[in-house]
Amino acid sequence: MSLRYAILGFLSSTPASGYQIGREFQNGAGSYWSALPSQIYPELHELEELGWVSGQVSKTDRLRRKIFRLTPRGEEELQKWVEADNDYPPERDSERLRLIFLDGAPPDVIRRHLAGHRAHYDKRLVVWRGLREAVEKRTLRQLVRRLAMRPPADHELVIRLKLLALDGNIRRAELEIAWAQEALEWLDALEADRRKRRRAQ
Amino acid sequence: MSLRYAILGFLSSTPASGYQIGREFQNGAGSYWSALPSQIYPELHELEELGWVSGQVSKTDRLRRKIFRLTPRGEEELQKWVEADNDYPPERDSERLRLIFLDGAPPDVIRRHLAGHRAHYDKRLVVWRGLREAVEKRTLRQLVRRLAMRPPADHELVIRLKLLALDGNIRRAELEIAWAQEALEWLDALEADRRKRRRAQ
DNA sequence: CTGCCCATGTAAATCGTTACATGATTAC
DNA sequence: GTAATCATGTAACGATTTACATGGGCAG
Repeated sequence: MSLRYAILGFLSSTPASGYQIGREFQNGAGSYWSALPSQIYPELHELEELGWVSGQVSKTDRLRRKIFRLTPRGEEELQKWVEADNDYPPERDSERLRLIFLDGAPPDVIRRHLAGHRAHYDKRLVVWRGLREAVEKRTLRQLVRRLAMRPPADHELVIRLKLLALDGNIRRAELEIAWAQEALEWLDALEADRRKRRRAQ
Repeated sequence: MSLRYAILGFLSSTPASGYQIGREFQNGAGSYWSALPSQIYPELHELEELGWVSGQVSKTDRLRRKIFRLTPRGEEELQKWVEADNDYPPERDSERLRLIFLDGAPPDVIRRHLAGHRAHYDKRLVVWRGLREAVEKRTLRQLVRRLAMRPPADHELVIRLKLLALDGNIRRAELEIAWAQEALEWLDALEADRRKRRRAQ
């Protein structure tokens, strides 16, 4: 169900076409939910049938884009969902799974995995930090649009919550990087020790 | 595809029935992958058809349990998967999604969400810490069985990798708790400040 | 006029959850 | 005997990914 509300959330800052939503929901982009166009277009149609969004093909535009916007009903439903208790997803971590079963593999393979882990979160970190800066400088498009449709008294909270969420993700990424780094160092020490012992025999 | 290998991994420490696998894969249990019996039983049958596991109904047992064990082929396939590069899943975080759209909600609702976040990871933390202790004391069943089928020279690595994975999860949980805690304190300060300003007017 | 990005979709397959069914064993 | 737990499944639904299809606009 979250995709539905991720779309509503996006549209609560600005009207947009399915294509624009698709770009934002591409993995690596700034949003907290990812989905492919093949999932987004049908969902938009369902939302339209529900009357939670309304779409109209722009006439001024040569590109036959269909721009969707939240209806009052959609806004209500979004708010209801947002305030509801969260269901945390079950644990599913394929990298951890690999790691604990790598106990029969050569150290270089373990090293490759840890380095890959670090590299993955290095990339994520760059994205999150970039977004954080864009929020602080008020250059993030989504944020600017959201602020524009709200009373100035709310601006601080809007920004603070965005920063809070981003900081959480930044700290997660930093943690994973530090963890992998320490693990790599431990692995190096372990191997040095083993080489020493082999020589000592 | 990961479920398949999570099952193979489990069976690489000890033969087991679908029911036993089901208990371990219950969320909250110690494994890094969760799944329900309705997914596990069919997967075991597919694995049997592939010849990666072989199951036989125990005759000494009054309960008609079917015990599965890895075949050599299954061991090979597991090792291949374990060593392969990991595909990290796309970002999907419904709690973050809620948080950034909570900017129109009353502070108490935000507080409830942050407290819920902390509570969730408090629970996870207890589980991970418990498992860590059980690994250190060598009382964890899965671990004992895995060690039993390996040369003593490998024991340290087996244990270290388990601890490494658990420490990662413990640190994740601690991070989420600290993050939520700090956010709650910030929220308290914000509200105190607002009350003060309102009085000052 | 060719290749790239914009733009919108459908169909099939895979993965995961929810709901339902059934029977045997064990503890009270 | 009856409730809880053991044990194994099937069917339907929902969510996600992969593959495929189509056509317009724009830059070189």
